[in-house]
Amino acid sequence: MPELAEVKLMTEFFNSQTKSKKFRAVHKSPESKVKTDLNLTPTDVDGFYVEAQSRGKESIIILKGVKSNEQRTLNVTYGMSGYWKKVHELSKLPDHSHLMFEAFDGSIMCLVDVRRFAKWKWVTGWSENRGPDPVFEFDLFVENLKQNSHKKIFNKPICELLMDQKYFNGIGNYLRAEILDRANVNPWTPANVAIENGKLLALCRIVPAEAYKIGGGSIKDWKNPYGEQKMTMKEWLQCYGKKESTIDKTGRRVWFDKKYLILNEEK
DNA sequence: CGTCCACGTCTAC
DNA sequence: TAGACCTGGACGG
Repeated sequence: MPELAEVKLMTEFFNSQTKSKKFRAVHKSPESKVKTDLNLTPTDVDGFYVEAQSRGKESIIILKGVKSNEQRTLNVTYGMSGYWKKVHELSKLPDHSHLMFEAFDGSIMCLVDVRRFAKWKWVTGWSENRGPDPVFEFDLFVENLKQNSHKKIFNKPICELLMDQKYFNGIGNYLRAEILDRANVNPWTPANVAIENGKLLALCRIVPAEAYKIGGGSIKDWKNPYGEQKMTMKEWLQCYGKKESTIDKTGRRVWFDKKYLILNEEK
């Protein structure tokens, strides 16, 4: 579920709920199969502070010892259904909470994830197999494409490459549909040709930024920290779930305008 | 009841 | 390029 906009919103929500708060431990649910050793938090007796950042569909949470200089970084991805929720006590732990940050005041930040596709691990930096953030690192994002566009993988249709997190970190199924639709680009145009279209690249920044602005998609049970949404995601979407669709080579459904139907049949 | 579908990766023939 | 990993909501009989 969460794409660039939702991951960004979630890290902001995480920070708003944890700023200046002291944490004592991190736990996982018994059902979770993630093997990461969560005892490796800073060892301060006074606990640690936390701060989240996002880059595309990936987030990191930095844990800093309250008095020491100890620091550790946890990388968190959200799969299809992960989101953060804060509760005031253990007895209020939501169903499907799988990663829990326990504060000294008894409150808990929970990674709620019905499908359990979310993952976490200790890291020293952002994943190397993911590119720059198209919204918050736009120039690096463009540079990364230009430097790699000679590669064979750029012969693939743009609709397939748009889902490749090495080049389009944060773009998922609804964003690719909206970007291609607004760019007026045939989804089966070879990627190296399509990215010559400056409009397409500009939309890789504009479209997720808009999704962010309206408060992101409908994550079940997750409330946008910016309060009442002026527009729902359903109203905002122009293509995804509304126009034509077919299954792409990776098994995902691609949404596109009917004017590309014929060309799609020929491929 | 059953079958299909979902805003995402992973790894194994 | 299948499947595997998961739960639950929508919808059909």
